[in-house]
Amino acid sequence: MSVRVRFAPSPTGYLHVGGARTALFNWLFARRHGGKLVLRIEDTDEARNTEEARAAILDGLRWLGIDWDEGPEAGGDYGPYFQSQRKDIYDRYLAQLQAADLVYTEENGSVRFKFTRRPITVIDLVCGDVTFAATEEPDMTVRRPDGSYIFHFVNVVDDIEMGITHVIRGEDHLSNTWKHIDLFNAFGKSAPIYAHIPLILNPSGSKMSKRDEGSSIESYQQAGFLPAAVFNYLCLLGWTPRADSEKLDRDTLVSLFDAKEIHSSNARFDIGKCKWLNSQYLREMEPKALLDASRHQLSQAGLPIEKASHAAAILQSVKEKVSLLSEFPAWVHYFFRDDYPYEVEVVAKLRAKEDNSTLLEAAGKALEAVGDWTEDSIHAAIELAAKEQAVKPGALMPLLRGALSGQMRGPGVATMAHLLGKSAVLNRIHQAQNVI
RNA sequence: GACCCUGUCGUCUAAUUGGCUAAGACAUCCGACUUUCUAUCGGAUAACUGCGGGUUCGAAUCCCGCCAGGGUUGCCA
Repeated sequence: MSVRVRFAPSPTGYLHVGGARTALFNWLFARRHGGKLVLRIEDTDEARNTEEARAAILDGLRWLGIDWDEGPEAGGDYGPYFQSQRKDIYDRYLAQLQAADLVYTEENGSVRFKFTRRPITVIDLVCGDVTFAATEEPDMTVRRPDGSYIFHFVNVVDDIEMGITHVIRGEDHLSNTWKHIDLFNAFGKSAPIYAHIPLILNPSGSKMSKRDEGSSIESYQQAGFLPAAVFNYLCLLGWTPRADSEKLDRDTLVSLFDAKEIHSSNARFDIGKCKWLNSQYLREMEPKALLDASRHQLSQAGLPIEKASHAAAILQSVKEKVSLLSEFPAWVHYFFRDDYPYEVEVVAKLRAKEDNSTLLEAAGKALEAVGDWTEDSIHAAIELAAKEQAVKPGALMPLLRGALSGQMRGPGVATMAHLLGKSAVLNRIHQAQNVI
């Protein structure tokens, strides 16, 4: 029997990391076993569902590169994939239970399912077999007086109808799984195989919820994380791929994935490690891809891109120094405008010695004489100027860096000057002399 | 309260399934290098494996008890 798994979000908010990782593990499992991933929208709670939330979830999944084989926009033979459009199916299933005398209607019109009240064992790839004693809870409501159905009921019916073979979901569902199994049995079906994955905890140690800072996938997008890095990091929360490195691409992760190796203990989200992983992905990006990924960040910071190849080269020059796309503007803004500010340390550096102005003057002259404006010739000119002034290049470089960028950090000075262009460099040196 | 899951450096995890001095990554700190850096290189700190018993020649690993954290206990999903 071929594998069929599903991700079944409720469109009541944005896609959050917990949900994203659940989707991810389902995706990994489906791809690993050559099965199908079904996306099912659980929108039975009309009061809380919104169209924006639905769109945000799809966008979030797409951003991460999690594609589904059946569901909204993909279609499939088991639709509709919105629970709000499946009412007649639920009615039919309820009738089946009514015929078997397994449900009863209360005075207010709600319908309850009679629990079997026998011990029930959940077969779980992650937690092992977990047996729940015969329940003493009141019978479960499956339909509200207004005719709408409750999660437990529709979830089971859809899993049956959609031929779901494995249910991979958060561990918060484990305690209720016996109810689902009771229903599967009532319909004369055997339950799927479960894998309850550990929860992602927030920094304070409780379940990461939609209200927690940094919980929505969209926020990672905005903060300048790369989807591949977030994808990779999410895999590492609750699962350790058996590989030498922790930085692993999608195909490798798929080939390595084994649901039985998922941990059963909760994991705390470590934004720092996620950033580190991001920096690793960043530094191996080609200049063009780097620019495309950063366009939004640059325009938000008011930095105009006039020539793509030039902008790409600028980003390339500092990509190993940043870990998030959103850090780029602070590192490169002076390349895009002439009214860049001087950091206080730069002003102090420039004014530190009387003859700094003379040094800059000399550097300016030497650079002015450069014909072929390449990094090598620029570098040579600076070294020559230093030599003529009887100082080490190390005395001149920081001054030029400060003059050209207003900052104490950045790419190599020659690289910086090359990217800036000759006339801008000469102008900026003059301006710096005025500061002194 | 009851039930379920889980406890290894600050964080995420390893430990050939009972066998060397409990390993790595991130973070932190220190040093080196460089014209700079949140870069790079090198090093260091850091876990009585939650606690207490037991089994064993030997326990992170098996057993019992306790404690702690998380989850569930809806006419939310």
